[in-house]
Amino acid sequence: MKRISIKDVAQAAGVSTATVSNVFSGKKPVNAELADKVREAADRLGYTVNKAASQLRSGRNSVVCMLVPDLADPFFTSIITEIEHRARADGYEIIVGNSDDTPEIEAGRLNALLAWEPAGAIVIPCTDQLPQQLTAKTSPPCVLVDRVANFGVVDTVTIDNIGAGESIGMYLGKSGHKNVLIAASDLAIHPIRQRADGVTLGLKRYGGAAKTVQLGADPEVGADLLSAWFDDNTAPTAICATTDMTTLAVLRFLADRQIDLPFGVSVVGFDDYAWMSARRTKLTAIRQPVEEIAEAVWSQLLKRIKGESGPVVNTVLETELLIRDSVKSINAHGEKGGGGEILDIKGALGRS
Amino acid sequence: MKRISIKDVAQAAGVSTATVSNVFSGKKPVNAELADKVREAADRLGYTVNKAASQLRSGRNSVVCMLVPDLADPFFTSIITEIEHRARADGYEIIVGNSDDTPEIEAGRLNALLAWEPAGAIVIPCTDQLPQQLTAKTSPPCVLVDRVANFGVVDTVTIDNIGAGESIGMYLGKSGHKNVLIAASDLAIHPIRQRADGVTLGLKRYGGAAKTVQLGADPEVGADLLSAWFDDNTAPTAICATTDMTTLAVLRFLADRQIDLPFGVSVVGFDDYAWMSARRTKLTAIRQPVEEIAEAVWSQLLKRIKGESGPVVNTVLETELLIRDSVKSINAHGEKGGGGEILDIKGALGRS
DNA sequence: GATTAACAGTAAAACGTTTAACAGGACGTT
DNA sequence: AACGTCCTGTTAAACGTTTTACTGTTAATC
Repeated sequence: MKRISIKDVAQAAGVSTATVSNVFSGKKPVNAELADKVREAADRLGYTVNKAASQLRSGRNSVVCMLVPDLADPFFTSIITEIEHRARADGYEIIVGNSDDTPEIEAGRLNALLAWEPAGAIVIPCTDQLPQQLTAKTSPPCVLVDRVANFGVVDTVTIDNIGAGESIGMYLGKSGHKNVLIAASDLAIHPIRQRADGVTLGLKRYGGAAKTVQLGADPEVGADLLSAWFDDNTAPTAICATTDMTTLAVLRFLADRQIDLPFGVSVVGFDDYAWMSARRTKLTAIRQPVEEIAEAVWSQLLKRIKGESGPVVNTVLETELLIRDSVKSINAHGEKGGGGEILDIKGALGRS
Repeated sequence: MKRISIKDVAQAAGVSTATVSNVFSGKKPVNAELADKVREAADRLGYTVNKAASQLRSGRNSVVCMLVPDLADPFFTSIITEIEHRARADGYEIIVGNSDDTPEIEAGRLNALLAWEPAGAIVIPCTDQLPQQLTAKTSPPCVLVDRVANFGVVDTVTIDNIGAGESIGMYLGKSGHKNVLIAASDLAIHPIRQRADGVTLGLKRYGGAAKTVQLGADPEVGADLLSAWFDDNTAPTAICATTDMTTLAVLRFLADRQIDLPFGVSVVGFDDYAWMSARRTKLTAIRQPVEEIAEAVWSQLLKRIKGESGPVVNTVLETELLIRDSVKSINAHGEKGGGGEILDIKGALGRS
């Protein structure tokens, strides 16, 4: 069965193909009665405009591509979901790609996605290295998110990683923890390094110190690595995670050893998902402002798509420390820690 | 800056556009030396083939679209991830869409996706109703997954929902539970109904009975609904969930009430994610064979794309009951329950 | 009532690719 | 030597749309 084209509709409605095109694109006004006739014919024949032909001729494309390191990571998918909603509202569609956290695959996927000549690109890079396709002159407007090391080259949206770490460090310090373990995923990633540095910084103000261990991206492997670390080192009074996956690794390790929260050890998680508060001891954790990130990304990209050519914009958003029940106050001078308390640090609006 | 086309490459390499096309598509053999010259020219100019033009002319498309009810649901994203890997290996790309669990949005997204004339479609419908675009003669080959009610109309891949429920019911029954609450998401969804029926069936064999409550798709709302249910009813000795989201709702409810697992109440979860075993009491749960689902979907779709026209195939896969620590044995006649036990039921290969 | 201007529609070119039809050379067979 | 066949390459048409340039028609202005 032959595909029905704009010509078939034009013939059926007794008009030219240009008129049919105008009816659907709204580029030029067309007589209401005629437009109805066209639409009626199109419905009857089951016509839909062919995207490929449309974009070939017009050079415009209503598709935006998005590349993330891992489609199974809830942080990335939550961002995708939020951006998709906004994109749809503005008449754009999202193609997603998965770079599997591997630079070579990232480059390949990016090429595949760019072959569609999308209106824009949103990329969460898998390394500190910025893919060079995106700096080419033929590249569509692009916004980099989350894993960003090179500012000033291209538009970015990130959180205040140092600030996030700092608020964790200060809270733990204030609660009397002097000996903290930072469960980092991979310190080769710039923002992770910053989060860890922030924790150390915050802790230092209260006379505490931190050690760091790298757990990778897989929670099961991470739990084993953490277990090995505990075998070789003196136990800290608190552990803080730097990503959702390391949070999971920490929790799994504690479950395996049957260590209770917060009595056996205090824990601060990173990111805030439903499963973190669906437990007996609800997790104190950093909440990344996913909606605001998505909003910032989309509005910036949309501006660029519309042709705004100002200087590079690097948006940095603040996080929030959600104080719940997984940190024990071990303050010698009796300062009360735990639930409900408001922590007054820039970038860390505590709430229970 | 003008986009560089096949013509520019042809000119630079001193050949015809047809030869350049053949070099990249491999449709016809071309002299090795000449091919190198073409590739060199293409690299130098930064040429990539324009997908839109390519698919317009050839009518072929290496893109497959995928529509799911919720991009934030880990069950759906895990399936997407697995399918994406397989598709990439075969040279296809995936466009994903989010139907927001709403039939109208689903129809709209489906139209948008089909406008790309994809090689195939993979849909997890949001209701029992099968979108009529997919039954149209112009529709590309399509495989329906998970939420399927109408078999025999189009290719499908589902799990044995009744069997999954049955293995939960039998395990609980065998463990002495006579009074079970089924935490269903939405009984209007056929597979959910089947899972619930299966539980009842399995339980009945041991003289147990089940009540059912509907919690919806949001875990927080679900926890509140469950809380209300407990206020109005006599407490069951066990609760079983029918989806990942209801598992979360149950856990959240129990956390809010500070009810301990498995002593306060026994729980069987649905789906198996890292957070389910990163807790003091690891969750006994049904594991859906995500990789096998993806494999079945992709191989079936690929066959159809290649033109295989046999009768409709409805693949049904078996699940596995992972027996861990969240179900207490309350057997009067002293039968041992709990970890490590092998349960010998069709479709439920127990493992610890 | 003549001259513009605005409007609504059409014909045909153009987008960048693939491919059918064709051309010419090398080679093998009669 | 004539013919057919294979091989490698080219020319040009086609895919379904958008858009430019153009044609009437009607309304507005002097």
